[in-house]
Amino acid sequence: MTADVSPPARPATLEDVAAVAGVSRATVSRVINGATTVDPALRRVVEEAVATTGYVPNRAARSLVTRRTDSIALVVSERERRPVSEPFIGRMFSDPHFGRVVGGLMDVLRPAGIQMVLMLADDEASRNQLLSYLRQGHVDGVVLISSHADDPLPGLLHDTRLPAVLAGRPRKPSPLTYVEADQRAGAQMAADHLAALGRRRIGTITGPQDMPAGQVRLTGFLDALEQHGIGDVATAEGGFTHSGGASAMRQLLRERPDLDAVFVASDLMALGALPVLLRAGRDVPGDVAVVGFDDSNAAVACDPPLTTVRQPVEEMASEMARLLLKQIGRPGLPEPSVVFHPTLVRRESA
Amino acid sequence: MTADVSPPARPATLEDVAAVAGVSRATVSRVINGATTVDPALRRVVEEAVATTGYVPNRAARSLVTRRTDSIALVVSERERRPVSEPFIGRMFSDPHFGRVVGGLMDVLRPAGIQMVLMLADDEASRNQLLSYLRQGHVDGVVLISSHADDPLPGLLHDTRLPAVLAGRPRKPSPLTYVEADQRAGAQMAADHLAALGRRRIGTITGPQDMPAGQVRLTGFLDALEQHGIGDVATAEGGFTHSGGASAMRQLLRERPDLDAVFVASDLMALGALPVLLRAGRDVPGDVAVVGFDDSNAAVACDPPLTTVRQPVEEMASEMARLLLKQIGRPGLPEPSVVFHPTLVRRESA
DNA sequence: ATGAAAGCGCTAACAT
DNA sequence: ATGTTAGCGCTTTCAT
Repeated sequence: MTADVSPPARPATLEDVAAVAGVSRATVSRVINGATTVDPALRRVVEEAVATTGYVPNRAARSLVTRRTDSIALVVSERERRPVSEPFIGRMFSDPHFGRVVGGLMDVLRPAGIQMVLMLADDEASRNQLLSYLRQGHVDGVVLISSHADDPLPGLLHDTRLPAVLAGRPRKPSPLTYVEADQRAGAQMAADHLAALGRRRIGTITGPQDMPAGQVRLTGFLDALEQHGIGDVATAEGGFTHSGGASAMRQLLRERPDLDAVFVASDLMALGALPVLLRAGRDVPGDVAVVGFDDSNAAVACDPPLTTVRQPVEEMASEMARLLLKQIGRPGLPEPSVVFHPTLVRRESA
Repeated sequence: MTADVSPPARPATLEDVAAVAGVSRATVSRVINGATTVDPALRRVVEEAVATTGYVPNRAARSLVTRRTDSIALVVSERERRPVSEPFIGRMFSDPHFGRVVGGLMDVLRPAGIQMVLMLADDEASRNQLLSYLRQGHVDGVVLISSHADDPLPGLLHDTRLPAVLAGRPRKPSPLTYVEADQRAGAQMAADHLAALGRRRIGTITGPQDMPAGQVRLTGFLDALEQHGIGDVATAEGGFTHSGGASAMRQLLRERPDLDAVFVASDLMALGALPVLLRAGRDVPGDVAVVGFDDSNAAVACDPPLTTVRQPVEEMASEMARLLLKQIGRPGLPEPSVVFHPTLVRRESA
């Protein structure tokens, strides 16, 4: 494809291009950066020189002077892993949800030529390391995915004055822009649907109660059920994991064998709960109706396919990226947060 | 925590630290970089100055002169998504396997102070963009996770002369270092186990046959079975996805209703297959024995818990990071590849 | 519209 | 052991 007449031991620099094109470095720089004040003829010459030299700008040099990096950090903030013995788990990373977020971000970052640096904050030390990294301006902005409600990071992040967007509204009100789905409304949809189905002996498998999504989906569900006159709801915590969903389901079945419906606060947990139900001889949705949350692809793969509350995760992530880019474009002007509305996707499980 | 007597409009530079410490820039630089040729007394003075100024090195400036970036790229290479209409899916990203790899890499990269830049190559254009990015030396090395056998990236990567480590042996022999689990041996373990159980009417759900892992797990399994005198094996492709596993299972059941064992080439697919089996009235392992592959946490969450071929994914990823760091340390000397040996983890499904 | 020149913050000879 | 100095490759005034 490319003629390799002379193996370029040293990558071409602006200087090289300028020499080939017979212009000054400044002119080449202008062409590279799309300045309008360049003679069309010269521009063509420069462009050719760029092509023949195979020139690609050196980011470090550029960044040094522009103080921009064309990269953002994707910060995953997790609660400290309890036993040090335990190998790295990264609940977040192994959750398919994470992949959807990455995908949604990439969709807008890539066309913009912005790189994504993956960073993890899971204890005091890593948080400090992260902050000093951010403060030094190694990235232009940050997207924060936080897994726990009392995460100090949003506050600390705000102090850095760096453009930032949060996935989900932080518990402590914060001036930072966030993007979230209306969790409460979603939980309410699940409750309304179950009630409309005539189910009354209802249980729910919740997420961790130290996570906002875990809390709100539970309270939203209970409140909505109460409005339907249903009060005695069995709950079990499933930790937003697959196996947690399974054991929570077992617990629920033990406590309320007469259950006729269960709202599972994430599809991943529902994936764990469903087989438990089936193995316990319950027909779904005949005996027990099941509603999930997320509309992940697990929902379609389930047998029976899961009725679930859909969060447009990819679109939300893309929106985060867009908001971040905007903020980077005009610093100091925080973008308003945006709330997405979930929808109920009816499949076969309820 | 930190006294903000004077809001540092401009981050501290080496120069500032030097001024405070009353030494030259060079000395500060030496302290920062841990040179041994610094008077202990001066070192202390400098360290204090660093603390009071809140100095953090500017990577762009450093990188400009050292030509190192202290970052590596994690390149995810996927086959082009067929329909343009389809929203970004990123099979790789939503596969929990990906998260385990990220975790394993982080475990060694983070202590080393190396950042991880996430990059995606899923078509010609993005591949070119990626390559020019790499060629310009924006990262010190790359870890490549490739999802398809005929990926041109290993070759292209080698041309860049950049230190690189592949996840899995590439189909075309390549001088690049790779880390993999012995897929064939793993498949053989599954076959031996099933045969030892006395199962004879065997089926297998395979990964995509354009992926090395998909191919080798199939051929390894068939070959091993043949050695046990079992030849007529029903196969169905499950695409390494959850839902693919479910439909492949349905297909298998249709073709071979008398099946008494199935080897599923990934736990994720087994997760999809299991409920199909149960719903079809088969007891596992009573009627049908099931063996998975990976030993992901899905395997434990399954009901019944999955007997599966364990790949130490996290450790393998950590090893990749270590090998990459070594190569970056002494360029030109490729590290030997390493092959991990899988083990059979017996649980209840077979 | 184009060029000359000054630096961005750092490291690495080199000199002392 | 420490300081001096010359760049790394780029953008950006400021002249022209």
